[in-house]
Parts: sequence; structure tokens; C-alpha cells
Amino acid sequence: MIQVLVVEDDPVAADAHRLYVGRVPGFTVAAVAHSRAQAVRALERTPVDLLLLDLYLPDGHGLQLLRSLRAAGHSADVIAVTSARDLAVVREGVSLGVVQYVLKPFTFATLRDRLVRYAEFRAAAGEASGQDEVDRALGALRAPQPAQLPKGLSSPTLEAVTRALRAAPDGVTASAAGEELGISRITARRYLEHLVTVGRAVRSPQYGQIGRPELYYRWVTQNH
Amino acid sequence: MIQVLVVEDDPVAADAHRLYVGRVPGFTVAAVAHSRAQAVRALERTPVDLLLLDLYLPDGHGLQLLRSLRAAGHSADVIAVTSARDLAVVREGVSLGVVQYVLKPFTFATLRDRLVRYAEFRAAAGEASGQDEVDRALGALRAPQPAQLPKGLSSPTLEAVTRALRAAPDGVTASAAGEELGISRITARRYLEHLVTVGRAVRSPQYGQIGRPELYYRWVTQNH
DNA sequence: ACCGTTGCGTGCATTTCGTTCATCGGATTT
DNA sequence: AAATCCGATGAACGAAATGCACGCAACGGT
Repeated sequence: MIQVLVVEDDPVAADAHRLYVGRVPGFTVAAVAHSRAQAVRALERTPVDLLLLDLYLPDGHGLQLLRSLRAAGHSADVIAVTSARDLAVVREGVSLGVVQYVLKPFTFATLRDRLVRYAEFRAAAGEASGQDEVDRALGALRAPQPAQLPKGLSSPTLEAVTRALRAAPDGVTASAAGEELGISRITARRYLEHLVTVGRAVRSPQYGQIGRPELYYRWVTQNH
Repeated sequence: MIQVLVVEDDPVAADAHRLYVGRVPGFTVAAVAHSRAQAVRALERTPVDLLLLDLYLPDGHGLQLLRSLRAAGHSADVIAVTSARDLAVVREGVSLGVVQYVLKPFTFATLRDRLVRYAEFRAAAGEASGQDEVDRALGALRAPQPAQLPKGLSSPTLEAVTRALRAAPDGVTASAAGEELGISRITARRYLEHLVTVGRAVRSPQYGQIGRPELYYRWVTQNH
């Protein structure tokens, strides 16, 4: 369970953040702080893995808090949650170890996405076999999430494909999905691939027969 | 011009890094340090935007240097250049503001790619209009290194074979690997041979029974 | 020296993938 | 109302990844 410290001066927003984090499986809110001083105290009292940090605090800037944190040797990770849109602040944050930067106002889906990505990154352990594995671990953090449906995809078809995929516990091939839905293999593949890039499906080759292996798409159950 | 401090104990490697960085337009080597102490002195003398930091130093770990750097309020960015493959170190580095992680040994193309991406990220300025723009700035640091596989090889299969190989401390034959993964001996052999040419595996014949000796493939743990 | 045995290595058939391009219908503009 | 554009789909066509078949190489035994 990842212990989270929510740092946010606005009581209403702080409460919302607390609720949001609590709704994401694998995360718990260890404490809520409304100022820099409170955050420091909370960090002394309880072990914290992750800070959800607003940058505008009544008694100082969030980056200052972060700097003193690092100076004290604390290595908690940080997701900056702020309305600061200055890219210089983003850069500064990165050099202080900010792993994600979420602009206010944000939806629950956005925050959840970032938290899940962070959990993925955090779960990486052991030895990396090569550069690619290291890159994948880092990439989990920084891959942007395309909010809207890419060009060429329509939501009714996406829903149909999603339904067909979820109904098949052992996965489906693009051809099978297409045949079942009365659409072409090409279209089915487009939507299945979309689901893969969004992280809702995984694909794995199925060997055995002669010829090129078939690609099976499987729905990935979101919750832990 | 981005001022770079190369920190690397091995004089040969340090020189190579110096030359590499110098060859990338927009980057200049401000100084070269062969130890933690030298690095600290160099940082006091000259302004530095970016550290090319080896993590194994004769007088301390690179992450220690980084921690003291942050404590001093220095906000230079860091690209870790090391043979340390422990993903825990990668995580620790991220929380200290490491923006890129390049495994040794690396080619000039790899380093150049990372430097160019970093320059892109650094060039971002002004106000972000929305979350997507922030994500794009951060995404510049992400490395979608396609890791160009030779024709005829697919990455899922390669991963599967790699896993099977790493799981067998005494090595495997192509036939055994194939049977375990549900692929043919031929395919297994293809991927194992690829791993040999890339240097991640070695093969050695196993005599003893009647007939032609079996070829055992063994994972090679790559340290320093 | 020869022979049987066993597994390696490669040309080739096979099947599917992935991409480019044309089509079609609806929305938007003139 | 005509013309135009754009977004979604499918057809066709290489290319790609795999397994089969077969020849050959490397060993122990006689």
C-alpha cells in the first residue's frame, strides 16, 4: 500500500484530493496538510511514499518544501498538483524529482491515470536486462495520455469492440472480433490496438500452428 | 549553450564521454571530474546546467553526490550514465531529479538521442495552455527507442525467450526453451542466437550422451 | 575406419499481420 | 442547392514471423 501525503491549502480541494486518492486501489492517504509547516510535521510523524503537492502554499512555495525535503535526505516521490502553468516551474520540479505534473482543475480519471502509472513505475524491481527495460520503467511515468479518441475511431464501434473483447476471457484475434461484429479485420484491429495503447488490453502471440503467429487481444482487468 | 559536467572515474571512459558530448551541437563540456570531491569543486567554480554522472565513484556513490547537491540548492539536471542495472537505483535517481538513465556500455547514437531530447525538454518555456502541453514537455524525456530488432524477430517472443533463459541458471537448449514456451525449436534457436550476437547470452556444447552434442545457451549477467 | 545416433542449421511453404489507398456517407461551406 | 471537405471503413497487397522437411555435422561405439 502506497502512503500518500496530500498537501493543499484549500480545504475543499484538499478533501477532494483525499477522496480521489482513497478511491484508487493500492493507495492510502496517510495525512493531509494545509501548509508547508504542517507538511513538514506530517512527514516527521508518518512514513510517506508519495506527496500530492500543491505548489502555492500560504507559507511558502511547494518547490521550497521539496528542496528542504531533499536536503533532509527524504526520498519520497512527488506528484505536483497545481494550477501553475509556467514551464520553468515544471523544469525546476523535474530536477527536484517531481514524477508527474497534473494541472488543476483535473478530473478523477486524470489523477487515477497518473497514480496508476506511478504505481507501475514503483513496482519495477530487480535487475534490468538492458536499456530498453530501464526506458520502459521510466516511460511508465512520462507517457502522455491522449484524452480524446484518435482520428479515425468512432465511439459506437469502440464500445462494440470493447464489449466483444470483455466477453472473451481467453482473448480474441482481430479477425475473430471482426467476424463476430460484422466489421472487417482491419477495423477491428484498429480499435483493439487503440485499447492496447490506452492500456485496457494486452496482446500476446499464439504460436503452434504453421505460419505467422496469431495475435490474441485480451481485456485487462483494471482493478488490482 | 548547455554547460555539461562529466563525472566519471575511469579516465578512458571520461574522455570518451567528453568527446561524445562535444560532438552534439548545443552542448559544451564545462569540466570533467574523476571523483565526487572533484565534481563538488567543479560545481563551485563553474556554472553547470547538466551532469553526466557515473554512479560508481571512488569516493562515494553518485546518488550521494546528487543528494548533497540538492541539499545545497543546486538545481542542475542529471543524466545518469552507469552500468548499475538495479531498478531500485533508477527509482532513487528519479526522486533526486535524474532525467535520463543511460546504461553502459552505450553508443554515441544513444547518448546523442538522450541529449537532444533533454535539450528539447529544456527549450520549453512560457506558459502551458493545458495538461497536454505539460505532458508533451515531460514526454520529450521519454525514450521511445524502438530498439530496432532484426527482420524476422518480434519483441514479445524475444521477451518470452529472454525470460525463459534468465530463469534457467544452468542454461537451456533450443529444444527445451521451445517446448517450454510452446514455440518450435527453430524459433527458439533464432532468438537465442540473436541474444548471443547481442552479447546477452553465450552458448557452450554439452557432451556426454551418444550423438551430436547439445548446444546450451546461458544468460550472461552483465556487470561493469 | 566405418557406422549408427542425435541434434544442429537452413531453404521454403504457410499464415497472418500491418499499411497504403480508394470508397462512401455525412457534415460544412459557398 | 451544389460543391467541398473530412472522418470512418474495407480491399488489396507486400512484408513478416513461424514451423516443416531435409541434409549435414559431430560425437561414441565397434
